[in-house]
Amino acid sequence: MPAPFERIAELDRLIHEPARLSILTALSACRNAEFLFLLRLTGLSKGNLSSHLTKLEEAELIVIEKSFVGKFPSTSIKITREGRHQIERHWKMLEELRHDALRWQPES
Amino acid sequence: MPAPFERIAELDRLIHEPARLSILTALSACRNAEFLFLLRLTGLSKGNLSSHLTKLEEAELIVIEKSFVGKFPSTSIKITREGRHQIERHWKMLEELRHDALRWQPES
DNA sequence: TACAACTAGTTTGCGGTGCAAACCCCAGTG
DNA sequence: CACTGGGGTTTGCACCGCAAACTAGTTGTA
Repeated sequence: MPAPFERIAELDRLIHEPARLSILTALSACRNAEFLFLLRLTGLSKGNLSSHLTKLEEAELIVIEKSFVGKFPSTSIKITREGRHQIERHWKMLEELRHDALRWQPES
Repeated sequence: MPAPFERIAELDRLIHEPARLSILTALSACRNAEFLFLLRLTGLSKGNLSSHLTKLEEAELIVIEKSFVGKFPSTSIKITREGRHQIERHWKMLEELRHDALRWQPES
């Protein structure tokens, strides 16, 4: 059995990055959220949220849909099946790695 | 109670970064390790490991001690009390945030 | 009508970061 | 001497996250 530390170092930074970890985790709890709602939930700045969303969309972890509600634009964000799968997997991996690290012994 | 997502977005990147999370977690299991040992444990490249160690030393999370064993240089790395405290805290926070996120409900 | 202020975002500029490749110093070998 | 290998460090660069500036449409208000 390889040491868990190597696997920690290989964690996917696209998902691991705090801002995106926050966004994906929130979306996985909400299914579908509006830009302004996510803004409040994550505490990110508008510009920041916007650029992280663009990155997540390029990776096909979320889908962004722009529309108008009354006269104002409204951006609705959904997590994709793949996105849901990956964020879930990431959290489980963290849990597992932590667990393995606690039980790890040199020379084992 | 504030939503946990904001706190996820605020995670300290000095520690959260995969390579350093790996190094600190390994050191917290070993107390004290040599450069080459850490190199194997984490799977990082030499240059990479070296620069991350420098950053961790600047933050006073580890102490680096260079010496010679026989005729060869040997770099021994120890985690500081503060370092141990912070990595422990980080893992616990991740666990807690994950827990809170799973139980979070809109409008609660 | 002119214009300030607001909503809902996007784009830009830039300092900071992580990575691999190149480099350094010393010891041993042919 | 030239060359190889051990043990790291430094450099170069592409990428990244952030805040500030900007866009586009809307609502006062004078």
